[in-house]
Amino acid sequence: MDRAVHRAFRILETVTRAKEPMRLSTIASSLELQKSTVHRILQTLVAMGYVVQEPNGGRYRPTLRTWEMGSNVLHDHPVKRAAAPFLAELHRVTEETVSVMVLEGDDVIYLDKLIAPRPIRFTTRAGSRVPAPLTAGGQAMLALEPDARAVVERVARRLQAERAFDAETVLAALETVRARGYAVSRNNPDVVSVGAAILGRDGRAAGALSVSAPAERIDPARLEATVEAVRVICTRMAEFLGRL
Amino acid sequence: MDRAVHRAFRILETVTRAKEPMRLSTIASSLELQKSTVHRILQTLVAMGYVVQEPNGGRYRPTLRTWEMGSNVLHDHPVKRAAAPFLAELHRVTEETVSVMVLEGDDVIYLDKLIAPRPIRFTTRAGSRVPAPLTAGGQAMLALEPDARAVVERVARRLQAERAFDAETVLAALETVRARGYAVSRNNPDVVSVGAAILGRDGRAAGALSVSAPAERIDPARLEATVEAVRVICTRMAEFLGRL
DNA sequence: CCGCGCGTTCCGCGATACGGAACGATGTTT
DNA sequence: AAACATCGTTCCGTATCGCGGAACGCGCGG
Repeated sequence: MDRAVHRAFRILETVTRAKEPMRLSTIASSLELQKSTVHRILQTLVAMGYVVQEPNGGRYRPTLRTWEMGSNVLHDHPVKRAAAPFLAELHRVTEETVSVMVLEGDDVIYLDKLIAPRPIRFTTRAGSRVPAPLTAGGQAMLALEPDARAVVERVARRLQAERAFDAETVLAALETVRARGYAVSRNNPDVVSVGAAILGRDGRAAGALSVSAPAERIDPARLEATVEAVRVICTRMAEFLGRL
Repeated sequence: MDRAVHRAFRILETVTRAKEPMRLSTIASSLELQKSTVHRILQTLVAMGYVVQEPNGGRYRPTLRTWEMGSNVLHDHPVKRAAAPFLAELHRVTEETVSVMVLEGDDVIYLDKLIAPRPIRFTTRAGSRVPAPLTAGGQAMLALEPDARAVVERVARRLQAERAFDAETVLAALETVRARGYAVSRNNPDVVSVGAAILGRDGRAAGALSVSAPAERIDPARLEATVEAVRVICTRMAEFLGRL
C-alpha cells in the first residue's frame, strides 16, 4: 500500500470536505503529517489540476477536476441511469420532491433528486451521505439486508448522544417495513418521507426511491396514494433492471 | 513531485473515464506502466474505497466515492451556488433547456442544467467538458478573455479534421459577440443556443448562462426575446456576485 | 495438452519520499 | 519599534518504500 498515495487522497478528501480554502498547516496538523510532506503532495495535486493555491503562498482549495471525474462515475452508474425515467414519473404523479439512493456501507448516498415546485425545508443534496436507518429509502433497503442489525447497531453507536436513536426501536420498525414493502419516516417533524426498495436480482436492494413532502400537505389519503405510487414504480423499475 | 501519487491519479482518471470496468493489463499498457506497479496502486485505491474489483481477480471499476468527493466541490462552488435562482428564473421565462458553465482552460465545464419539458436532441450533461469556442456560453466568455486567440487556435489544432472549425472565422465571430454582449451558436443544425457571460469583478467572465432550444421552435421574435432574457439575467447575476 | 494471457506475488536494488530543521515573509503582540 | 508567532517554503541526509523484472498459478482456447 503506497503510503504517498494514501496520504494524497486523505489530503484531497480533507480539502474537498472543507467549506473554505484550507491552510497548509491546518491540513498537516489535522492529518498528523509533516508540513513538508503535505506541501510536496499538494504541489503534486496542484500540478495535476486537482487543487489550486491562492496567490502568494495562500490557502489551498479543490478545483472542479474532482467533480468532473466524479460525474463520469455517476453518469455510468447503472442504477442512476435506469432510474431517470422512473424518477421523473414518480415526480410527475406525486408532484413532490423525489430521490434515488443506493446503500453504501451503513449509509445511503443520494444519486439524484427532483425537487418539488414548493421545496421542502430540510433537503439533502445529491451526493450527500446519510446514515441509512435515518431515511425512508435506507430503511426500505435495510429491510432486505441479512445483517441489518449490525448496520443499525453501528449507526446507533456513531450517532450516540448526537441524536435520539434507539437501535431496538429501529430494528422493530424494520420488521414492519419488511412485511409491508415500504417505509415511512418522520424523523423531521415537518417532513414525511416514503421510500421503497428497488429489488435486485440477488434479492437485495439495488437502490431505493423516496418521496418527501411537508408534513402538513400529507393527509392519510394522500399518504396512501404516495405509498402506492412509490411501490408501483419501484416494482416496475425492478422489472426493468431484471431484463438487462 | 511524488511519482506514485501522480500515477495513482492517472490510474483513477483512466478507470473513471472508461465506460466499462477495466482490466489491469489494459490500464497498465495504456499508461505505459508495469503491471505490478498498477496492481499495487490499485490495491491502495481499493483499500481506500475509490475502486472495487470484480470477484475472482476481475476487472476494476470506480465507486461512488469519487463522485461523493466531487459533489462536495461542486456544492461549494461560488458560481454554481449563486447561479441556482437565476438559472431557475431563466428556465421559467424561456421554458427551454438552460445551463450554467464556467471556463476552465480552453474548455467550458457545465455546472448545472435544467432541462425543458420537451428535451432537445443533443444535450451535454452537467460535468462534461466541451471546447469553449463550440458553445454559445463559451464564446461569450472568450469574448472577454485577453488571449482568446490562443485558446481558439489551440482548440482548432485539437479538433483538426475531426470537425469543421476555422480559427479565423471563429475569431471574427468573437468580435461580434464582444460588441453585442451575447453569442448565438448553431453548431448543431437542430439546436440553437444563446449564451451570455456573467461579468466578474475583474472584467473577466465568472461564468456564463445559456439557453438551448430546438431550431424549429425559434423564430426571430422568440430569438430576440431569449437573448434579452439571458442578457438581463446575466446582468442581474453579475450584480449579485459583485455584492458578495 | 500445450501455450497464451490474465491477475498476482516475490524480491533485490536504488531512487525517492520522508521529516526535522532552517529560512524569509507577514502580521500580531507587547 | 522591536520581539514574537506563524505562515508557506526550501534544504538535505537518511532509510524507506516504491519500483519493475521475473516467476507463479490459473483459466481458457487452440
